[in-house]
Amino acid sequence: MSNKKEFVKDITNIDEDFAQWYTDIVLKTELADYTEAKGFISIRPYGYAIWEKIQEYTDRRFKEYGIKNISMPVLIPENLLNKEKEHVEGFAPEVAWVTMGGGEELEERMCVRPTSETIFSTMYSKWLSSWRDLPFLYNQWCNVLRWEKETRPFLRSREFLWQEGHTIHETAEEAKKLTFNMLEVYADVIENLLAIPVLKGQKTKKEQFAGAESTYTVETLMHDGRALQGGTSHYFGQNFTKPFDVKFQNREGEQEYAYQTSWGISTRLIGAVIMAHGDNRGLKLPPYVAPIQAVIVPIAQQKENVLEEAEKIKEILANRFRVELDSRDNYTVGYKFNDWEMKGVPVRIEMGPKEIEKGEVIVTRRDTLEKMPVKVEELEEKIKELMKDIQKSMYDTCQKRMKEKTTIALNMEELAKNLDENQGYVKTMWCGSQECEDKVKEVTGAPSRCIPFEQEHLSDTCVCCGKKADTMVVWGRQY
RNA sequence: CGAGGCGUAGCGCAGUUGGUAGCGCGCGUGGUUUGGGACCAUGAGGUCGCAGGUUCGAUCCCUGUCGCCUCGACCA
Repeated sequence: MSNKKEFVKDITNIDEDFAQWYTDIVLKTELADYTEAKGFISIRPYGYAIWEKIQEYTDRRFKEYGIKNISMPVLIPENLLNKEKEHVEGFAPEVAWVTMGGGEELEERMCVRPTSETIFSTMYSKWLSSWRDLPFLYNQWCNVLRWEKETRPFLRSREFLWQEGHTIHETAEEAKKLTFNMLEVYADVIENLLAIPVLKGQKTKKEQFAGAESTYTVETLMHDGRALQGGTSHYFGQNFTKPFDVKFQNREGEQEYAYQTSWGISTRLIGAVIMAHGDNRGLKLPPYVAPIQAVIVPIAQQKENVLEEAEKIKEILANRFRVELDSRDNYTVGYKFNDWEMKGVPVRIEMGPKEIEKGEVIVTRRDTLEKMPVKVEELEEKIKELMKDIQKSMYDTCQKRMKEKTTIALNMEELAKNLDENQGYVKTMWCGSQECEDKVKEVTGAPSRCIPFEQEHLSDTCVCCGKKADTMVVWGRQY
């Protein structure tokens, strides 16, 4: 039986059943696992390490804008949630309630936070008195709960980790500016750290955050052509500051309600990395976010001084890269190659007696599987170059796919056809009415992704009703 | 929440026309191996999803229940 070419066992083919492939990868690469608590996952060290990289990078960017971290309670009293009408309508159906405490029924039940606009607003109300106090630029890294009916690891689980930034400002202009700044931070994180190109735009009224004045989004496209919302940034105007009485004495001495924003990215981005880059060998992690950037696999490690030399190579690289030496003696070399490829480590370094003799190592990149001998003294420089190369090449691959999977439709037939055949994004003109938006969703199953900032004039009429239209909107099936 | 399917070892599955269970992978130990998923030997691991009922006896038959998966409506 020749299975030499069958490198991947136990992983479903990516193009035959993408959903099953995804689950296989998450479990087998030990990113996460299901728990006894239904709908809740445990993010395992390898997955958590990716989240830490995202946190590190994002948090640094936030701080460049003067944003400070803070912690708010995990429970929110019911009356707070009820203060903003649209907000409660949007979130009430999926919150979990705490009704008992210390063995006694609570006088007022509390929900486990699904998001924290309300509790932030009450505190801002308490802390704000003068225009001189503004702005408040706060963020918290925390977990939230949303009682989802159908769950999938990272993409939709009842609990997820995220950051939620909440700011208030003296003027609408300043708040809007911050909303856009944060959207740019998200675009930067996703494009430059995760190597996934984004489509930037505004959500339609129908798709925007419950209680927001406007919602902006960075949209990403997965291997199978389905869209995934990467991060959102909301401008609230005074929608929350009025009911929560967040006001200040302005420069003219009058009382004025503050202008508010909120914005978030979540562990869902880990799902995006998996689904945007993965292939039939498993995960493919962009070097900048990979917990392990290079793995050293010694060959014939029981012989001579192989392990010793491998340790030296590790020493050379350890200062600059996240590097690991796989000295497990109960697995063969072939097993290790496949294992690390499945785990998506960007670069593998092989070395055995032959290489040691020649003073070199064999370097293999995960994205192209290209193998190359490298002199030990040139290794550090070569790895540095490869990190950059692989990162860029992975981004380019995704961008190419996004271009290929973005089409234009002038009428409903084309729209439905493009979505069925190609998935991806379909650009159309739109009259702006929710009736048409609902109709498209009903007929094609695709919600609007966003109204892109970069507008094009495709035609004069709405894709749905045929009336005059001057807005271009992008549609796509989503995760 | 509507439709279909499945629950037997960590995973994938057999099986008992009713007499309390086995295979493969994985795992432990010892050894031989190691240049693309090694081999031999020897072990550990299951109240057969849960609760009732029928029966001398239920993993198997009946009823209920819970959980999981797939497909449709809602969602970061």
